[in-house]
Amino acid sequence: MYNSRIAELFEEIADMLALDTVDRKFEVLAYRKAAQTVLGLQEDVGELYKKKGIGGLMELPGVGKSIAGAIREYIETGKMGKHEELKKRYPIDFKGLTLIQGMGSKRIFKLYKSLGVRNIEDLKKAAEAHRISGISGFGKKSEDEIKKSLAQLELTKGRMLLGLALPEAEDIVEKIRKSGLAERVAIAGSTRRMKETVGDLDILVTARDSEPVMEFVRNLEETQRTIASGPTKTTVLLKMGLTCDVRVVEDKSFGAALQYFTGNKDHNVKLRQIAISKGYKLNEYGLFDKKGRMAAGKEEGDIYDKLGMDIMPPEMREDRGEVELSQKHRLPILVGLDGIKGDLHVHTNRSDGSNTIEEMAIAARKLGRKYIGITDHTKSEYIAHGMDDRKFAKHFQDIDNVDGKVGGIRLLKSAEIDILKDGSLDLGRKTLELMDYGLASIHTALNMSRGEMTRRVITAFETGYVNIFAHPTDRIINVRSPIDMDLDKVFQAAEDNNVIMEIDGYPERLDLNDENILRASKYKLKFSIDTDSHSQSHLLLMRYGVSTARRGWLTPERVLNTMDVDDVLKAFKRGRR
DNA sequence: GCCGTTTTCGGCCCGACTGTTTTCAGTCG
Repeated sequence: MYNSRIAELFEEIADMLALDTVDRKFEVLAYRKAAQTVLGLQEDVGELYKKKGIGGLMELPGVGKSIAGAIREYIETGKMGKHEELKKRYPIDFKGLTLIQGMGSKRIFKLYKSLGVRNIEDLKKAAEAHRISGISGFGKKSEDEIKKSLAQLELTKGRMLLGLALPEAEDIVEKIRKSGLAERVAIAGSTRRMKETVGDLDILVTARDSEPVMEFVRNLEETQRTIASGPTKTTVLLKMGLTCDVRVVEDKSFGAALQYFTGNKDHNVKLRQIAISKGYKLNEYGLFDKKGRMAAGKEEGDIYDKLGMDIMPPEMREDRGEVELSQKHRLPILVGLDGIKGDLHVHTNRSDGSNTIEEMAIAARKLGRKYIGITDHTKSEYIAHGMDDRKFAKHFQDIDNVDGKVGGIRLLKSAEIDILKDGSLDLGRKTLELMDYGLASIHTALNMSRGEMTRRVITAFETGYVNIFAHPTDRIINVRSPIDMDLDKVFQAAEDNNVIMEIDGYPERLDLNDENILRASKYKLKFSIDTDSHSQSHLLLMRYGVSTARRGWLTPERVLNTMDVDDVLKAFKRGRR
């Protein structure tokens, strides 16, 4: 997959161009736009180029002659001249440093010029030595903010978004399968548990002969270098930055190894204790009795079965009570991707999405959705081309028109309504009345005090026009902490006002997260699993929302969008004042 | 650098917020 790497290079080119003494802001913008286009692409640009050549690349929005040339250059040579040239002038890790809140390319460059800061490590040293606050344009507050952000980064160090790691793991698994060198191939580890971030990839393989598999892995296109490689295990560093462990086991041990390497650790410890209590020994090769005879090992389910347990979905294996429930045969049946009938958070090019209403409808229908809610931004989100009441009136007519035209899927009229600082909504009553439902969220003034923020949210709920509270905590994984609010009070107010909590499936958000979903289970709340799509390809992100819901133990009846559209609309009506 | 039912040149990317200023630059969405 070239998309994310090329997008990264374009972003960094933009960062560096922004430093030029002459104003090149539109060039900067062009590179950022191209980065977004490439990143949001369903197909790999490498495939696109192979099939349609440079002309195919130039058909992409925001990609013209010179950017298409740069993409071609990278695909063919693995390098991008423009990027390397700029990098010579600015030997700075922009990608790493822009992860620090409040640091854009200009401030980064200033610290490079005055203190020689090139990367996160340098920045940390400079901050600890209190040298940053002395630089003009930086004060004590800046230094403190940088320190805080560095600490936050430390917490998430080395962990990559599931949304990036899983597709990479699936690509590699597919390649090993197609090679014909292996019998069974599976993803294990936290990736299989669908944890929101993963530290490395674990891939399990059974094969008659392990060395050809190992050789295949060492020579994968995705591999940057081999860290270790022996007969049963190979560790490689992938170009994308993750390490990947590939283990080869005998077929009779496949289930035991899959169980063992799926984890998590606490879950496994409990399983081994149960095994001991029943006179067994459990390890990654199998379940063995006192005489060393294998009682189970080929299939994962056999091991749980022999231990008197029901097998549970990997998403539940975190030792959060699932072991005990499983022993009592009382595991919940979790919501699944195939039970999802609609998607209630979808953007179009009327605000900051890249596809038309019709294109989104057709793409959603193709995925089997029976209904989608069109939720474009409201006017406060100026940069996202948020619309005012007048524009929404016309927009809603257009949605109805497309609804009449495109069969097989129902379109619902809504908006992603900004909850303003005082808890009021960013649209007039008349417009709100025209909607099938209201989806509301917070985008500005994120650092209000806990009390104020809680009040702001509850005030919004009490308007009677909020049916779904979208990405409730507003966190961006590895980047931005959740907003400070009293979640219990918010959940209670949601219950009182029939407000549905969203589980935003966008991999950077996954909000509510698994822990908060479990916490919300005390309340009589419903959830809506949405994609927050900004392009057709994002509609596929539903699986991350569903896996988050599964990690929060949600059953289908607690998920709004497992219902038919008529029942969904009825549920919304109950919420209205 | 991209793009065109106004154009092959001249538009495109606005406003709030913050911290640092002494009138504003930089970041963020």
